[in-house]
Amino acid sequence: MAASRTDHTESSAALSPWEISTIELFTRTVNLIGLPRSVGEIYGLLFCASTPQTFDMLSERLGISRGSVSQGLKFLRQLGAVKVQYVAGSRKDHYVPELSIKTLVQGFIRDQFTPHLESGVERLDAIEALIESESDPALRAHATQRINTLRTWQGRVQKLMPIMMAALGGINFLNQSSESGDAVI
Amino acid sequence: MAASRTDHTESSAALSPWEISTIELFTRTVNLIGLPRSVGEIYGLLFCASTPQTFDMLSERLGISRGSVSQGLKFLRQLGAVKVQYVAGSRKDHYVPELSIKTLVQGFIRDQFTPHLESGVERLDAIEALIESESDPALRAHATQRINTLRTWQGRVQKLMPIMMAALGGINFLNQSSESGDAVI
DNA sequence: CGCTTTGTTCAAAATAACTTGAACAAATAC
DNA sequence: GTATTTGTTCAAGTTATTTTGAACAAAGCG
Repeated sequence: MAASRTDHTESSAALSPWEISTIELFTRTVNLIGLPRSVGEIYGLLFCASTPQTFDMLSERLGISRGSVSQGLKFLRQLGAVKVQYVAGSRKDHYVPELSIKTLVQGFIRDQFTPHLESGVERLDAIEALIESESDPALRAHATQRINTLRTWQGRVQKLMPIMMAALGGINFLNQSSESGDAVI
Repeated sequence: MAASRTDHTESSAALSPWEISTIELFTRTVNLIGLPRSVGEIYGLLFCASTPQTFDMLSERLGISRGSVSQGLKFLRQLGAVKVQYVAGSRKDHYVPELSIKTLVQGFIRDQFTPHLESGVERLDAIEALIESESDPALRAHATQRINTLRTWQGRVQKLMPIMMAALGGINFLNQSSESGDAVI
């Protein structure tokens, strides 16, 4: 529904069919990973655009509020998914998408996952302390066992991160390399 | 807030402090990956429990409705995150948690990600068809380039899955192996 | 300075997601 | 068969998230 309503504000170039479909692909994807639709719309439009887009263009072409655009861009900038490109003769910020999937995933993991993983360590310590007050030795042993399982999981997931990054970065452990489309690492 | 209200229905063993904290850890985690709190509560309680738990126990000890328990267990069973264990002398189903993180992640990816990845291929084909109707050759070239980027991403992510599985399964590419807690692969 | 452009914030409105509980089905016991 | 136990379904209610838009800063311009 990116460009569903007939544009009131003329001056905003309408989205072409392939752009609409591509943006929808992005909205589905970001929804899958728990991000708001507007974030997918914004990144999707920038991804499709052949020129840097301004704040106003995003709001008008997507038909979403300036508030949503501001928040969405803030989030995407933080992630490193969009970059500001200064354009001669314009005071406005112009945005371009980051096209390296490695960078995108890295930013997402850094901002959305790593903090939780790290706080998880503390939480496990806290739980282990609570287990001490269990009086029944058998139950206490069982609880300790479970917490150890969680620690193992925690370590596994942490080790996974660099492996994922390496795999996304084009270092192929197992297969032939492949590049196509934009020359992007 | 798993056991916040004072139990009306006595007969349901109250949750101990470490169980409450552990369940909260699970609710946070499942929330992070876009699953409902109740799913985290149910899996969390099963994870803590030293004996198989019934439908009723889950509803009563967690203080959530039978509807939520039914839906949550359905989801967890589908994923392979819980298993039914038949217990002598009881008609009720008894549930136990899957403790292998590899199995858990594998089920999650299979059910939640792979379908989207697969439909993505078709969607990209559909978008490529739409691009044909773009009249401007330069724009058409740009659009094609972008779709190729998406195909590259798609391939990268698909290749990532088996690598992740291998890494979680204890096959260590880079490091020494490590096992602790419950003996679980 | 005062005016305009550009972008942010945040409370309220709109939307989406989850939970509840009562009605329903299925299976066993009697 | 009928009653009881066990579990599912789904519409309605609740809660959580997202979007909006108007009020507010910040910075360049004249």
